[in-house]
Amino acid sequence: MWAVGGAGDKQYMSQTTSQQPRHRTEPEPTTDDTERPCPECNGRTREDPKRGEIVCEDCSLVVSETVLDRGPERHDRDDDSDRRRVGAPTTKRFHDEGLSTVIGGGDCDANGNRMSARKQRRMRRLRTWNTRYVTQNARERALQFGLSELDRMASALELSETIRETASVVFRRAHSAGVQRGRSLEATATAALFATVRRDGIPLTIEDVAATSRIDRESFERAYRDVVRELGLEISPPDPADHVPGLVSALDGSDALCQRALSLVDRVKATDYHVGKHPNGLAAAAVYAATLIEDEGLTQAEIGDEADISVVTIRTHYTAMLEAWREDR
DNA sequence: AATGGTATTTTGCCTGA
DNA sequence: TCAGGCGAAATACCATT
Repeated sequence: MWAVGGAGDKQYMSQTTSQQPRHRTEPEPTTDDTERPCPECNGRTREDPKRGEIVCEDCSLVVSETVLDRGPERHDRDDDSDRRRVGAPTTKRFHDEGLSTVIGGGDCDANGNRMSARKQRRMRRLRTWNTRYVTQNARERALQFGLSELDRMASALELSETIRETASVVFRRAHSAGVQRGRSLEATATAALFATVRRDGIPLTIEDVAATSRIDRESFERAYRDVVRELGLEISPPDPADHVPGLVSALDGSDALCQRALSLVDRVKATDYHVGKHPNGLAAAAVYAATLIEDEGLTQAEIGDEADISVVTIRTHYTAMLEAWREDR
């Protein structure tokens, strides 16, 4: 499958990029800008270090407002007294912001002397292991980040420990299958969580989960589809019955009411009436039909409010429930 | 006040270019 | 990826009990 080849690609990529030079050997002199003549009067320009501007000496035109030297500071100084800020500029392009150690290539030592064959072999081995360590670390960090994100969302949604465990496994599998390539880890983590939630029949909607995630809905749904497809998860469509117990308890309904509503949902499901309908709406309709049968006196509006469903929806569905009930007797 | 009926609008999903 | 078609749901309004 392409995902496996993809994972190989990634490793290859990391190896090649890490061999690119991470810092400039020759810092660009910052005096370049100051020696450019003024575009207005062609006069001499001068750098004002206090204000961080380049101004024209003749007409005082501010030629450039930002003088940012991103090169290593030490090269600009005559003395080497202050080395605190020496280092390559950081970048977000690499997982470690470009701060990891890279063992350079070549057969010479730091002084430019040729190394012995024995030493060259040792250096090659070191390079290999260093690369392995760095890439391995990157994977681990990504995983850790995703897992902590997963945990945060699970807490916000008050999900059980078992769900979190399962979601973590799903996330790890998705991650190693390469599903996350090209998208954010949050998306994969959210997708893994939602897939687990769905599979266990927990009545949470995409909105519920998306609300706790930092990512937008579109990439969430995309990631979700890919996770399900890549991992071959078998996810049954949302079941109205899953929504019933929570709804009944939120309305302070009796056990009998809950049982009645569940059996109504069951009957209706047998006729495929529920296909393509809001599971929540059907659950609400079932509860309403159940109150009529059990005489519990809940109104359409009460149930609708609690289920986040309009009364019209309840009306359109509950007759089907009652019919199923009549046939049952 | 709760419910039922209905016309209209909104919304979400699917499909084909 | 986008427009457009389509069914479902919401919204609005009125009638009935």
